[in-house]
Amino acid sequence: MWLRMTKTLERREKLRVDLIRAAEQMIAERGLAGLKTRDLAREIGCANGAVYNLVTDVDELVLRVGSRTLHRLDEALSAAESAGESSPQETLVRIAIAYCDFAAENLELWRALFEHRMAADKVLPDWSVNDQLQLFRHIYHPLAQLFPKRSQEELGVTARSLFSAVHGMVALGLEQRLVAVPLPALRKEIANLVRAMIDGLVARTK
Amino acid sequence: MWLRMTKTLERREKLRVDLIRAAEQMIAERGLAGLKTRDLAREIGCANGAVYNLVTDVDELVLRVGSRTLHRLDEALSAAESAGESSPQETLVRIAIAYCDFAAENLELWRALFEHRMAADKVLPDWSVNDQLQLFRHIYHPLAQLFPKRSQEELGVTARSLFSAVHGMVALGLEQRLVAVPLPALRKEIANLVRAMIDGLVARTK
DNA sequence: CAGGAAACTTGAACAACGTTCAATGAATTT
DNA sequence: AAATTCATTGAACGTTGTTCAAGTTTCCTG
Repeated sequence: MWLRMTKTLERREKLRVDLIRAAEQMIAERGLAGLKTRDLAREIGCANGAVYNLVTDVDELVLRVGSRTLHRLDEALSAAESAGESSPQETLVRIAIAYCDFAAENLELWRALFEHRMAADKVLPDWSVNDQLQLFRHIYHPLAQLFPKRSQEELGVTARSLFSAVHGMVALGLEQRLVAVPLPALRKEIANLVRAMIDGLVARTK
Repeated sequence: MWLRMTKTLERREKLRVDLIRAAEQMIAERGLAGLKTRDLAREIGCANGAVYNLVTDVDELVLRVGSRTLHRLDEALSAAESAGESSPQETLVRIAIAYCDFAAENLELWRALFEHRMAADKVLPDWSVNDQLQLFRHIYHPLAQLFPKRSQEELGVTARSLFSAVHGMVALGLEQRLVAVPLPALRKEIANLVRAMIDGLVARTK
């Protein structure tokens, strides 16, 4: 009896995957605000209301796309972490540049990660929270090499600060609103400031 | 003939001011997404459609509120710039902390500055762009003292980078989504990283 | 001051949105 | 083959921002 239901279940699962893919593409092309359930339904070939059989909310849909984005970002940072020379300083610089490049190449999807706000009463699902926390681990390892005396919590705080600082530079740097900063200049500035931050942190803890 | 029109003009002007004030309060209380024209109209005592006699768009309304927020932020940063001892390093730290405090105390209004996205085809009015560029000047002066050899453009770039880095720490630090960072800890981390950045930048240019 | 012209205000109406749900249709069991 | 259970549909609802013909008020002129 249970095995016989696979027909509809498979169909549903395929549709759900299609839906998330379509949503991803739509956000990439038209931004988070350009995501419309009716267009999605037309895209994957189902009724408007059917979207809510695959996903409870647009919120959930955005979070699912966000999860995919975060995983791709994670891969990009992983690659930057292992590639090249292994001095902790330069590893951190590579990671920062990789973050910048990823944001530039996936602008709307990356923006959606931060632009999206859910209703205050709804809570983030666990899988989404975990996705986000994984990001800091890339910074954590090189930092641990640089500051062997620091505790786990201290390193976590520093990792978060460094990540946030780079994030800020990327976020405001890629903003078209003000003067558009050319990407190469932005990369250079990021590398510069990351090196300065690390130098400063190292000198400061001696 | 022109002087006779003051009756309606005054009324309009008063209404416009009321509208912006009401919008400001509404954003502060309910966030940018909680801003509704019908509620605004009820608040200031006019018809729903009348909002569009005072302002062409909600976009313009948000920008006008943003302008007010930016001016208050400017004052807060000015106060931090002049108060206390005058070593450039500590001045920059004070400015960063002031930025953090302002964001925390004006959370939704400050968020609205960055969350708001206009349709891609519409262009930012000049007054809005100018408002934003003014912010960097607070950082510019202490930086110029620290790096007397640098050109105006170089200083501008560095000022922007520093501002962006602090902005990132504040933005991610005040995000409730992930682990909520207690404000005192955030302030401490910001002060720490700003000092490190400056130390690093100074050491790096020698 | 009268009365027509000009300008302003109004709220009903429109289009677009996310979301719901009775009704239709398909799949599974008996 | 009939009955029952479940999935899908698209029309309908409640909210949005925005528009605009109609109604009011204000203004200028004779």
